[in-house]
Amino acid sequence: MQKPDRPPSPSKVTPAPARGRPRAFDREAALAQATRLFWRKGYAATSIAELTEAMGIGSPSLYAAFGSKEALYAEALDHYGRRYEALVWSNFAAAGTARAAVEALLMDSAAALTGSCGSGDPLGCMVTLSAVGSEGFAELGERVRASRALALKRVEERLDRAVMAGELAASADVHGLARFVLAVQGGLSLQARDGASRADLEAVARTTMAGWEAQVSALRKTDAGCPGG
Amino acid sequence: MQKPDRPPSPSKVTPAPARGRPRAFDREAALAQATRLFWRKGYAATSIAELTEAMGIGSPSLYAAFGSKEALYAEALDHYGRRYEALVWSNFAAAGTARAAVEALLMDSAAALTGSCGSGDPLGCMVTLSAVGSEGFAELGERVRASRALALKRVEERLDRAVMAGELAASADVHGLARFVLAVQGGLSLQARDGASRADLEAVARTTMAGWEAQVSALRKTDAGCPGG
DNA sequence: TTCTTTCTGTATTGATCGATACAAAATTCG
DNA sequence: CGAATTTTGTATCGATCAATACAGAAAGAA
Repeated sequence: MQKPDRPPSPSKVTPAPARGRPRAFDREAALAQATRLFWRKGYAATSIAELTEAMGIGSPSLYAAFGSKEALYAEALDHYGRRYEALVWSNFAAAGTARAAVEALLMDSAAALTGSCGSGDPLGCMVTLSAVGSEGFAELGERVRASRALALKRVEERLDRAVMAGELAASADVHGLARFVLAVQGGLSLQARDGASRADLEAVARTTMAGWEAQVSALRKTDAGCPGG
Repeated sequence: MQKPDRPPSPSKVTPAPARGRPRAFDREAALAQATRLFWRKGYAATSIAELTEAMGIGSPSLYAAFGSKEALYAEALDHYGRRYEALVWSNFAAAGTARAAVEALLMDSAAALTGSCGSGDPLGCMVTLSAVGSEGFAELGERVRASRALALKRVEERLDRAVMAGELAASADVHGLARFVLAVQGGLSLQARDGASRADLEAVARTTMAGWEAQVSALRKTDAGCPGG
């Protein structure tokens, strides 16, 4: 049943050298423009007409190269990860302590999410702020949820290592602490989208880290009680 | 030029006693349904057809009662505030200390945002998660931004009072601390929408408060330095 | 050159979008 | 009762939605 037809496969990165009329646009550049538009407006609110205009191509070229609006969004998510993920996670990964890693994550997020790295990219994180799952597109929604879950897992694993290294108390609530760190980082995206400055978000990061030592010792389950009145 | 015509004013709460055929549906109940739908799917991804079905009315009734999709969303935001705001802010307002106020805000948020108050409401905060401003509707976007700014102002004012009362050091970064608290709360909405449980979010709240004492003393500007290596 | 393949631009497709026209139905006023 | 007023249900409106048909254009292969 294997026929040599393959119209349903959009030519991703042009694996075959060439054949027929060559593509007249830069696929990667067009994808970058589509990513920015999806990032800024969200999936449902972005129309094919807006995409084709931003990408500088006609709709048949869009569908030939990317397949569908949903497939284009999926590739935009991939592109976003390739292009921007390191801005926020490379120093985290390289840090020698969990404290330094978390601080780097938040400080680098403060810079990246406010577009302080130069170009006029949209504000906030495309993945964090994506509501595509709530908009009725389950498959894409599962993708962004998986990305967000991965971020949580990264922090959890780093904190687990810190516990094993003795940096954090074994009684520390690693899950709660990881969720806390990502809650702050998510909040940075929300505030960045509302126009908060890099300095605003760095103040949040500093405030977060100022309480870090309290996490080092332990986290008693509930009432530690503050004896002051 | 004042003619006694008034077709462009949708009958909000039926100020005049009655005249003509009476409305066959409960305006408030229909608004509640519309609110839930907007809350769950967002503005752009919610169609008039979905709204009329959820509200149990025809589209002419919707337009006669609410004016337009944008006006309905604006009323939905008002309804949301009336119906749900107190769940998160009443204990905050009643607390005797800034610490207790923030703790109440976060703990009550953990409960409310996960739908732990009973009904099958959508997860997360409608205002926090609204992207209507990014979707190209500037007027509605300004509304939700104003609501979010109001939340920030509430926390800032409470912390200012705490500084005046001597609960927080005068050197404390009140703006940064307020942004930090709202960043955590915003992160709770994001995690709630991804399915985090009330216990998950309460762990975040506890972790946040565990570091609170570090905020009480002061916030040195930058490097306090962790001497460990 | 001629054939095959692939892309581009124009013009559309059926479906759905937000919003209404219209007449019958339901009420108050005179 | 009949006149005036307002809502309801049906049946749309033009615009836009995501997605394509089609023919001409541009390349390699024969």
